[in-house]
Amino acid sequence: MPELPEVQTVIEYLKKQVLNQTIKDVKIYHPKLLKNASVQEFTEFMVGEKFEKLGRKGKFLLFYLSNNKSFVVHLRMEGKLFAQPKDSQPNLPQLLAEIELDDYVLRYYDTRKFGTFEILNTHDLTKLPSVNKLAMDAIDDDFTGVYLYDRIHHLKSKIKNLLLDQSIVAGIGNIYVNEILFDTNINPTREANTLTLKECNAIAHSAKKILNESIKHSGTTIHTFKVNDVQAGGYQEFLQVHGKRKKPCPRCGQPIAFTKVNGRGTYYCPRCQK
DNA sequence: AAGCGGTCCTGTGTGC
DNA sequence: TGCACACAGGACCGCT
Repeated sequence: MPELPEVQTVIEYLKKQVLNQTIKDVKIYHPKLLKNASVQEFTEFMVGEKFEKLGRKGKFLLFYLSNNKSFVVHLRMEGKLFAQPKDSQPNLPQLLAEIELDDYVLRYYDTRKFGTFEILNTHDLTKLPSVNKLAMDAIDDDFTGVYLYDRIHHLKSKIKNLLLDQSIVAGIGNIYVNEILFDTNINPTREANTLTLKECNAIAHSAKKILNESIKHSGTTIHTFKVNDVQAGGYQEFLQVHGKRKKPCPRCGQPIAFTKVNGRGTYYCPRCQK
């Protein structure tokens, strides 16, 4: 669930608590969380290091540690990373990992256990395949209509699927792709080779507008997105079509349609989006 | 190469 | 009421 704005919100919040904190201890309650290390390897890698810098690429959270090490987290659908007081009670059934710091314990919760932790012995994250295969962020200046057109105009895939492909543009998930395609009047099932450069320009522009606006409002709350137990996600109020099945289209009043595109819930206005 | 379907998970919602 | 099942979806894998 968390997409670029939600991950950005989490990173901004964590910066205030974990920067310059030293890792005292690590507890892993669900070893499958670790994508490229055993529990022992992970613990030895982490303990004693300090959080020097935090960042984000696409939907990945990037933690730059001392000694040129990196720690990379992906929340997938339900992952939550909270810096909580050391004496606080964790929500045990969902607790998959704890990273004990000087003043906080960084707790990872994930009901569906889809999230991942990765470690890397350098700050050069291009060395990590999962991060290296990402394209630029959708809010980057170099995500332009010309770039998008070049990447997709020869493809037959539906435009919605391509905007969800993180190797074409990073950070867009199912909620925002529905919003972006509504905003640009483009039907989610349009084949990419029918899109004009003008439409690609509109998509790039709209993606930046919608994602930046959502970041301003601390992301979107759908189901369970929270930051430190406080409901985040003011952008929820601004969603035009996502989750609005049968509600009137904000532009023309026609009921919003719901269908599946590649298995993903897809909301759109059949009259506006051609 | 491109594109599609299955898989990982479990809490929630729906229908009989 | 209680049960069974569909659904939610990001990334990855394997097949065509």
